[in-house]
Amino acid sequence: MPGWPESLTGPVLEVAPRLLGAVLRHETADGAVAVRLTEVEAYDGPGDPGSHAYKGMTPRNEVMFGPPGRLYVYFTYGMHFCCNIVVGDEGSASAVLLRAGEVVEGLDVARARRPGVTDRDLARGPARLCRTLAIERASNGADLTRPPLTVTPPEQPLSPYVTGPRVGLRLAAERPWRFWLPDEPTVSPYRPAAPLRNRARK
DNA sequence: CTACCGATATTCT
DNA sequence: GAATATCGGTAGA
Repeated sequence: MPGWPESLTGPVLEVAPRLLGAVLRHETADGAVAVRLTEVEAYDGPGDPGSHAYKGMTPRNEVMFGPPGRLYVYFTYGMHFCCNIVVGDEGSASAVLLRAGEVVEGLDVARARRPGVTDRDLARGPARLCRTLAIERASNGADLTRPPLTVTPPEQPLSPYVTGPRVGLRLAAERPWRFWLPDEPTVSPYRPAAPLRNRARK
């Protein structure tokens, strides 16, 4: 993907922390909104039991197997979109889930999209981040090197950062592949994987 | 703040 | 049929 930064290409465990502090910007008809990333998670290709790529390519995850610098958007729990940045070389299917951020541009537009939501919560969580940026199915596979969706890395890598377990997985949840910036109020609250629900019939 | 629970598309068994 | 990279509402401490 010409124009995609070298610093954001390579092994996902190296690239993921470099995305902290990066700005993801989306231009739409109702205005542009940009978010500074404060929390991300690494998904390391077909060898990672927690990754959507674990069981090989499907219609949903095929963008993960493509070149770096594209956006992988998926629909989950029947109602939410979440997005990842593909960072591995073509075929490696590794990507970084964007879990949370802080709105740094278009705050009025963002508020209008999320009535009743506090500023802190606008992008505090992967599905909230997508809603606030108006990212949905149409953005799947988007080239992140040109509008309407762009990523700008920080001028220099932010440190220190913190690592910990990934959120919401049962498989390989213990791997400390979540990265976030300390003392950021927008980092999402930790929620363990949903317990197996006792859904007797109804 | 924590705990529970419902909504419900896509994938996998 | 059942799980899932989640969220928002409600109830309670």
